[in-house]
Amino acid sequence: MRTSWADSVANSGSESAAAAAGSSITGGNNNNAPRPAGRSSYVPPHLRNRPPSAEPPVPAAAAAPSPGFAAPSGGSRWGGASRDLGRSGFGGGGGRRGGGGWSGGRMGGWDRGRDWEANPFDNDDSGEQQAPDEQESSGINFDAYEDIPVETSGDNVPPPVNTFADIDLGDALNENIRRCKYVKPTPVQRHTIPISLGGRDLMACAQTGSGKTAAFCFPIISGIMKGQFVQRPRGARTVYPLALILSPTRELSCQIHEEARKFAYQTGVKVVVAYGGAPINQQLRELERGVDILVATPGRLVDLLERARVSLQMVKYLALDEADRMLDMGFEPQIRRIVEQMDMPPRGVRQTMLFSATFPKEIQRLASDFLSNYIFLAVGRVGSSTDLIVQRVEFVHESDKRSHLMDLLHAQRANGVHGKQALTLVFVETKKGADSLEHWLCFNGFPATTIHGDRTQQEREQALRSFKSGVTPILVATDVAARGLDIPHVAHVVNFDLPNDIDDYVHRIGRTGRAGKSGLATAFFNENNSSMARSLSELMTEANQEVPAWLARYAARSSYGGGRNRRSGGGRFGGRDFRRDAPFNRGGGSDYYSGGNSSGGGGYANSSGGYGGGYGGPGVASAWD
DNA sequence: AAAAAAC
Repeated sequence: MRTSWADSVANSGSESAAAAAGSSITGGNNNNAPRPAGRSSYVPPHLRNRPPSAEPPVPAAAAAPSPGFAAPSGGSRWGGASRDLGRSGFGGGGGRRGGGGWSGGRMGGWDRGRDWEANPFDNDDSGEQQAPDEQESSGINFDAYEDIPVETSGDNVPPPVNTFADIDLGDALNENIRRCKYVKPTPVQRHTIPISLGGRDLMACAQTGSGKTAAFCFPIISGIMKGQFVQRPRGARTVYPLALILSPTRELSCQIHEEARKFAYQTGVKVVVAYGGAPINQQLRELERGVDILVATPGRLVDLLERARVSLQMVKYLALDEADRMLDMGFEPQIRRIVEQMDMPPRGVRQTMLFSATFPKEIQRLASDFLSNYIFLAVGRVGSSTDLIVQRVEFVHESDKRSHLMDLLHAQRANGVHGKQALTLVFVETKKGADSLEHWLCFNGFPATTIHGDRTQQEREQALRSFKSGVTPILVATDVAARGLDIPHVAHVVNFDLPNDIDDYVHRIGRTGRAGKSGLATAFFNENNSSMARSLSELMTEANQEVPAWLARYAARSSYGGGRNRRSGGGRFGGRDFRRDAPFNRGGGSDYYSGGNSSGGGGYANSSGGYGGGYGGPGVASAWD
């Protein structure tokens, strides 16, 4: 049985330490070089979380100046074509930057001491041990991932892999995968990793919480480790990341950074995050220490680019998380500027990967500007077939919303484990509305806090921490928290105010039922939301949810609303490849179908999984148009 | 119309 959410939260980090303590080395087949005796993933407790040495690491060229040395081997972690040589410490050391070198410990203890890499798996200070529960420990319920439908289209789609061992990601990365307790790849990882390792561009529809971050981080990290990059230029204080990961909110960028750091631990690949609302100087210092993968929000990145503290000239990998949001009206100009009007290599030269749970066709069209002969991948929603998220819609007049919410919270408190309030995320429309509801809840004895764009970054991060830890188990949020945030153990998402776009609804309810666990989503609907009736009832029907008769009546007499798109795709998927809609309608110059081996007129190459199962049937065709 | 994102 599961322990209570609060206990799980409190202990979620403790197993990592045990994992890190294990010294067994999993079978890597890509490296025959003997491991130095000193190499061990174990870090004694008294050394854990030791702050990095005050002395900055020796920058690459300073460590081994090689004027004019621009041989391809310069920047490779492997020191050139021969990995064995590289691992043994030979191979044109000119490219090595600070950050611990190739695989951490290569140089023995003294090197580690100079630039000690904090163990990201060791952020648990409770010291308590949790009863081992394998399902719980990785945070992912793998059983829920069986039989998820997957659809791919594009030229020459590489076949999916079934295990991490099927792919040569390298010893260090494999070790981190083990520490993360990822026993096997999730569907999005099974498909994405070979595509990405194959150097292909990708547009992927997959719910966050389905292992998306790892799906794009693993190939990037592996590629940087194995890649042979020319010596990066060393302009005054300008840094040249090899990979750029953009996301629409600061908190999401932080989250991606934290995850990526785990995956990159002791690989020598340096991950840095930059976002607004936080002091820039600290971020600048981090950047100066060297950066391979830069995770950023657009505004701060533009600032850094204008200050010439960052150059995108060497970017080999570009990943946009929540890509449909990044390309909507508010963000598109900024993203275009970063991707097309700075010094980033053009599409086809860099490798571009776009991810989101939803991908409206208009946005796909915009996005295709950034991609070259890409593969489209749609992974069915986790829970779509097993109904892990129970969706309810209740008719609540505007004036009754607060008391109705209170009723829900009261009922929930009564059911709470150990008398604790289960985590409840309440979405409202406006920032003012968020503040006012938070005050009202607190006034009425419900421990609540709020997150929205009018709060300081400190307040936002504090609110998130306090919610995650259960100190304030009610979080009132605007759409800033709608996307991507991985908050374990959210039992209930309440759409106090429904959004105006069905895709936003999809992202919001996706904050519960994470990683294959179950969840509840309640929406307050009234006459103000009539434009949502149709798309909402369709979505619920597709997800095998009970649609109240009154909502069906609303839907029947209302026109299509729910935002820019009727639905961005079929029920099981967050979207469908827009190239398949009118494949012969587009003008020349398109690189969508570069001829050759595309297996059908539409470039449709591969499809697998449960079309017959559960639901859909005759209704599918219409939903797919 | 609102939200997000730089100083």
